[in-house]
Amino acid sequence: MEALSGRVGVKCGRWNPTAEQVKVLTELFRAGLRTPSTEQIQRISTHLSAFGKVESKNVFYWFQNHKARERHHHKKRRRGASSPDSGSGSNEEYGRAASHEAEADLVLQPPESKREARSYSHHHRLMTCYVRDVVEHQEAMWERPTREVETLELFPLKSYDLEPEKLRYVRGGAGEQCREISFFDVAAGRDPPLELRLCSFSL
Amino acid sequence: MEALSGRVGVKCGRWNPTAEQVKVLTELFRAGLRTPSTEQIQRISTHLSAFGKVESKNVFYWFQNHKARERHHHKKRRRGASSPDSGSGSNEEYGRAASHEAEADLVLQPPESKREARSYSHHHRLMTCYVRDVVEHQEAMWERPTREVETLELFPLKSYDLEPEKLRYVRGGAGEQCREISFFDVAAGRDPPLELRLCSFSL
DNA sequence: CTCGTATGAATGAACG
DNA sequence: CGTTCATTCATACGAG
Repeated sequence: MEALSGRVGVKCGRWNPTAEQVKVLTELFRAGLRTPSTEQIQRISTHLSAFGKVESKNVFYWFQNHKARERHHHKKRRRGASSPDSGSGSNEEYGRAASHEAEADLVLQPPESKREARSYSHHHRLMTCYVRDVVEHQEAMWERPTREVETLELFPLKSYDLEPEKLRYVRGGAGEQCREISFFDVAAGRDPPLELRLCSFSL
Repeated sequence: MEALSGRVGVKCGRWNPTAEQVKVLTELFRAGLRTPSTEQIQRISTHLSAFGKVESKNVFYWFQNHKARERHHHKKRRRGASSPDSGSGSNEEYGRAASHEAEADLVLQPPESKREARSYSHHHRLMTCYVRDVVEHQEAMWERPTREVETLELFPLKSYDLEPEKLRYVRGGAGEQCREISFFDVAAGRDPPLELRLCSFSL
């Protein structure tokens, strides 16, 4: 059904990323960026600000949510226990097929004169500068797509310090928490029963 | 909207503090309590239990998180101010700010026994008094011993050296909308050596 | 208008 | 302690 939600509600109550912003973020995510540092967040938000209002925290949350959601949606295989979940499937793989309309042109499109006539002006330049800046300052996460403003080829993504082994999910908790545990009774005498390590981070 | 009753689901999976509990915790935090000792945590949780299920670890984590987040958030000096923008509210740095009510009614309200009908009983009255006292006295309460626990051990805590300069939320409730970039800026943090002591409590 | 779904925002719980 | 994970709450939007 819903493919992507363009930024329509232009309301300011909550950040509503524009298609361009989402696109950039998605690209970065695909490139392997999972937990941007403060500086990266800053740069990214600065970059995205060319497409509309954005705050650093928005970028932060975006990555947090995206990562969490991807994983959450991905874990659904539980020992072929049938589970005829009466109901419709409604299980969309979130991690693979991009959830959104693949890539579209990143051609800056004028702010659909909805009712919010923002002044989009020299974004192209800004973006370019931004990218270059990032490349210079950071460990070059992506190449310098100095012209992605027109077509934006997927960020080639160079080989940077991407740690495939960064995930860890250690927790044996199985619900059951309505108890009267006192302070660190559990925390202290807890022994990691299992340690699932998800590796294999291909991109 | 909500206006009150922060918690809703009330499932058992995770502690969902009630408005009253949050209120108390916030007060304590504002009073300068940052890293409660084990006993303090114990006392606090005991008191909070009157408002709903709470474990010591919850209190512990609450302070941990609150402190960490409070610190993490720091108004970053703007630079350039090129985003005039608009706003429309909703922008306080994270932390939990404007989303909540300003004050909860002091009237203890039994947590609509969802299915977690704990023993809420005689505590109600006591806590009601306690809350009112806290609210009325505001932080003055923790300023000095003022008075011992003769009334009803509402929350008689003694403070020794309460740094007059505690914290100053930056999320001013005033304007400040759609600022600019301002994410978590690890600012400097301090460690006001305070020692709030909660003495006596019979509940 | 109500409901379901997508997702931004918040924060409890832990990990290292 | 700072940072990250996981869960929950709130909101926007399109369908019915």
